[in-house]
Amino acid sequence: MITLHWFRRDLRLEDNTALTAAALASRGIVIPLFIFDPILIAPERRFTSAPRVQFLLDSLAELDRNLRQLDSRLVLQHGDPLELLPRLVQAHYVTAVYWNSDYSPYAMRRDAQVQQALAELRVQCHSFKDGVIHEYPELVTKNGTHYTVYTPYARQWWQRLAAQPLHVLPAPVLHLPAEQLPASKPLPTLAEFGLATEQQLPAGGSHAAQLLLQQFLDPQQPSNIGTYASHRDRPDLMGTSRLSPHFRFGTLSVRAAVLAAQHYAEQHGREDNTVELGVRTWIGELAWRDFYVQILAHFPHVLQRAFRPQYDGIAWENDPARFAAWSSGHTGYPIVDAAMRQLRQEGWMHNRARMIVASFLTKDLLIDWRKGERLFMQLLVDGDPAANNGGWQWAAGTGTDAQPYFRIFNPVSQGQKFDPDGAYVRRYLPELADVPTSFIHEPHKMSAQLQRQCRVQIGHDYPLPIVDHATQRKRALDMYAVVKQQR
DNA sequence: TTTTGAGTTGTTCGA
DNA sequence: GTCGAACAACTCAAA
Repeated sequence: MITLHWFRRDLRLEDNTALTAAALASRGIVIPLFIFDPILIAPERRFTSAPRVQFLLDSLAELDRNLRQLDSRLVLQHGDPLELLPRLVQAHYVTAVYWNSDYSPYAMRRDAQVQQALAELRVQCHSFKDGVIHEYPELVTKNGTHYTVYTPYARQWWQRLAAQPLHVLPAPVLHLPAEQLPASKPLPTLAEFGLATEQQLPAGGSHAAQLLLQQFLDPQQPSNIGTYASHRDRPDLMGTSRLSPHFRFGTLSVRAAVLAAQHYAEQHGREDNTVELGVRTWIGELAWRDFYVQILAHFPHVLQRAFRPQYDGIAWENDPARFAAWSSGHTGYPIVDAAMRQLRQEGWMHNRARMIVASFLTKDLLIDWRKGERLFMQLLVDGDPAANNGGWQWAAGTGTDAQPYFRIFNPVSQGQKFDPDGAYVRRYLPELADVPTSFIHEPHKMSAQLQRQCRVQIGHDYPLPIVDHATQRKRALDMYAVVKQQR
């Protein structure tokens, strides 16, 4: 008996549900396969991203190295899985195919087709829950419908987590030697996909993920999971785990991460209540992740339209010059510009900053949230359709959260509150390095003399605000009021 | 079926 | 500077 494990968003050997099942079923006679699907990687595709492909390539290289230590190797193929898998399965007498579930609309459609094609060849497919803690239909309302509000969803998410302790699986034992595996294509470069990036990207692979997790769970670190509840909103403090790309590609198991966090709370929570809160808050972010996965799976229209249909009636202004200024980090609002430049430099942005720039694009520039969603998907190394869409629809007020329409971020006060010393701004906007902290979030208010003193001319070295927040706030309120009348 | 309570992340204004 | 209230109305989930 020979099985095949199809790697997709689970690029690791430890605690990999489907891989372990494949190995158990065949006593380790497993073909480990990854397919470059041109539909997902073609540069012209809406959500394709050079940073993510680079992270993927790093992670695949490491996965191959780790497999070779088990006398196996990764089989790489390019093409349509629907054509490739049946061919491979027949050529190598594979008896069953294993994979971990992917809940995006494209993946669910693809997997259903693959399953049908293989069933015609009398080959069984086995899919497993792996990338989330709880999946639909594990969490449904009393009426059996899926949740659309986070809080009741989260209540049940936690209850179920408490009722069913998590377990992690060791890396499987593999017994199909490398030389007996199907032929493999060499690992491609980014350029071979017609992509390029100059970003200083986070390192891919499960080893890098382990290092990040260790750091985040190190009590000696000034910002770690124990301080997460208060530090997570501070882009200047690096108070988050930065594990998002690893959850995106499965180079870290969510179960292992939650277990490690719970263990930390047991070790260090007794003497310090804030630790307990930090751990709970951090694990709660993974509940949000599950929530949005579930929303996208059952309301796939959110990728095209507002979750709430009445918000499709908003007449966005979509001024191209304003979009360009936002996109390149030249709006004249330092916290917004610092965040957008962080995104362009690092392929990553702090979560608080994501909310600020999203609020600014939609409520201050009156630009369609989908334009921001798309840019994020192109530049973010952690870009995930479910979480990214959920975040943008939340910021635009079109999503699952029935948030008050008047909840509009003030980019100056957000900066003062969450980057109080201006350290985040100065890190990404060197032209403002010498601006006094009292002016760092509104440098245009400095006198000409003060500007000379701190060697920056606002309007020349750094832009004046491209819009007036108070004015735009009122216009946004009007814009959303139109939605109310249409109801 | 009806009722009730509640809803991630905020801002502004006036006392 | 600090604090509390106002900013609306609606939908969801559960009792």
